[in-house]
Amino acid sequence: MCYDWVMEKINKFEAQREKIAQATWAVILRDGLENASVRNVAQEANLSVGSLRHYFSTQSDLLIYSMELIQKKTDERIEAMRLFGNGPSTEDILEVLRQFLPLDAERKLEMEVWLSFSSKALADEAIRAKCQELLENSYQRLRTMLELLIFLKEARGDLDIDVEVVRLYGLLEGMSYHCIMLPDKFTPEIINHVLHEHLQTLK
Amino acid sequence: MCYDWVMEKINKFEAQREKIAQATWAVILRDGLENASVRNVAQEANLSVGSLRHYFSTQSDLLIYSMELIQKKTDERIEAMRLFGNGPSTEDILEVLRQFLPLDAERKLEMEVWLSFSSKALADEAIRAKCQELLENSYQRLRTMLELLIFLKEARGDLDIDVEVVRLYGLLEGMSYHCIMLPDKFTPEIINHVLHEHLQTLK
DNA sequence: ACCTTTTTAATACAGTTGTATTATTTTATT
DNA sequence: AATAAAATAATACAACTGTATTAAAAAGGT
Repeated sequence: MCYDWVMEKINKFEAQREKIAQATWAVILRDGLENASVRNVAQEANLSVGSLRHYFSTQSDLLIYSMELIQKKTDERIEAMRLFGNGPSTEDILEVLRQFLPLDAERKLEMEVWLSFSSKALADEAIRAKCQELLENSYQRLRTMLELLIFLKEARGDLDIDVEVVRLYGLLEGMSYHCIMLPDKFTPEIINHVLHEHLQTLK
Repeated sequence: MCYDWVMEKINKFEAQREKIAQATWAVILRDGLENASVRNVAQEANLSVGSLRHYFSTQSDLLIYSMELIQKKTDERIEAMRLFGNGPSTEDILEVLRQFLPLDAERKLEMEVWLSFSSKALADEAIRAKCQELLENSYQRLRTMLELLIFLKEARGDLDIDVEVVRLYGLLEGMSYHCIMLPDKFTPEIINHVLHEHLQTLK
């Protein structure tokens, strides 16, 4: 009873924070990160600056949270797919790998926002630390996927996994970047196809 | 005589513009692109705002020029190597490919600045157009390098070059990004090694 | 020496920024 | 109904921003 109420309260607060973070995304995409001022974000979220301050006491808090939300959304998406329910399968692994490419509008949006944060990370210690943490997580996840591919005999057992994870992660990252920057040339279909061709070379 | 004087005049003007652009780089790296205001750049270049305005009438002009300077520096570097003097050679090709990775401080610096501009390109039409133009140029250059590798029998003739150029370019771009963001994990040595391993798989 | 051009600088303007403080409204509790 | 807490809002402050205008200094030409 009391526990449920507390959880609902927290969820309401958290839902508003998430709504504000998504308004931040919208501003970043439309006007660039440098124009994601607290006023512009507040306007986008239909709040006043004072009101927004109730949820994020500093702009830095807001940006960090907005960045973390990208990873949270990815994790939720993967979780919702119920992958690996019956043990590892090739198709599930591919599905995880595909989450690293902007193959739909949602993912593309997130990656564009992420790119903006990457840029800011170079000069902002807090953003950088968070960025690095999330990249490390992705690296581990990809390494695990590669190990599973080898386990499933979908990749050769003699591969140097240290090299291959750098190669795969680099490929995914680079193609994503190109797909964002030159969407007419590097279409989702093309980069998805190249990913599959790449995986074929691992057999 | 008169021609030499005009050229010297232009070179002097151009040299000052380049100096200002490099001050812009310095500010971007230290404080982020969003803090590369005309005042901060002017201060970095030891000029006043009015003085800076003599060389770049708008901030946008300054940023575009600063972005173009990255490519100009790369081209100059490649030019200075006198590659392909005696026709194509494998080592020369590798040298060009290595220019796509942050293997030294200069290149790393340029790529960090480039990352900042990429981010800004998402919301700024002028920057985006210039970004896309430069990326297209790089794509073509890489495609040419791949074709030369095939010609030199350093890559199989049956490769699908459309796939391989996307793969190679993606790999180079992605590893560069990782080297910038996680320099302790993705060291220049590692990414250089992975590039070579990748090229081995093309044989 | 004087005049012109180039380079550098100072100042102003209107607008924006993150943060702080105070106020008001809404919701929840007693 | 009264009180307290939560949510929203308005206002202020000091500093910063790109651009415009005017001024001054330095360099070049006659």
